[in-house]
Amino acid sequence: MDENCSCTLTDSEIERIKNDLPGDEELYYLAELFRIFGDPTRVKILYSLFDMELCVCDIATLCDISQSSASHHLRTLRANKLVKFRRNGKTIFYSLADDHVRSIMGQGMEHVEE
Amino acid sequence: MDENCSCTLTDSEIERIKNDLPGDEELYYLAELFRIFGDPTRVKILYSLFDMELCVCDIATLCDISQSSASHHLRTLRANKLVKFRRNGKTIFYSLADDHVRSIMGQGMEHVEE
DNA sequence: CAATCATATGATTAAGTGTTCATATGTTCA
DNA sequence: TGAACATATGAACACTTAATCATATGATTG
Repeated sequence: MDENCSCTLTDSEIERIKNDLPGDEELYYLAELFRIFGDPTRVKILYSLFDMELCVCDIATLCDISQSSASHHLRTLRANKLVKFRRNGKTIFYSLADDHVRSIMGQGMEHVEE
Repeated sequence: MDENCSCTLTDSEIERIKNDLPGDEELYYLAELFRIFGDPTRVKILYSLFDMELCVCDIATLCDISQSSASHHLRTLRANKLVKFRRNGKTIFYSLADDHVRSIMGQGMEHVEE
């Protein structure tokens, strides 16, 4: 049982499938993307931004979190290009980066709602 | 700055938007779903199952992980209904639970590939 | 039934993560 | 320029989590 079972696939089949898998780096980035979505506070933030831009303070109020917590999470979301922002005086407005974000949220919600 | 900033939204607007957000329980489950995808080993397992069923041993070999690690992850994936399984004698074959899983993986990959 | 194969589980440990508190940065306005 | 506001950042701590090792379960075969 140590390395190869005798269940089904031959070594050459294993090798072929292995080559078809996305590379480790690609998988790493994909996992990282999903990890960002994998926190209740962050998905809440993302939902609050679903169809409007909001300043940090309003996001914090809407999501029942501290300003600091909101800012930390927004930093994470920004670093992973899930949100973008623009400055207007003292205020910084955040919004979803693109429609992929909405799609991913939607697909996830569909799966959860079953 | 403690609770309400004077940026943009009024209290009543805040209240209205807040009511439109998904409930905390829903957000929790959604985040949990994404958290499962948020591990490189697990996405690799999911990709190995993208278009075929595989036994635990082959999954472990394909993903360069131990049998124990594979089993633990498959347990997690199973608990969250991302994979299903069937027994055939000693062997247990795993496969993706449904097309939502493929969709989510696909959407994520699109976002990563930009 | 005993041995073997395939998989599952429990405990332990090291690494990662979110929140909080305190403080810093940057902008506006008087 | 100084005060007030909006946001960002750093450090500390509690909590979670993935990998590993050892062992258990469950099924087949002789």
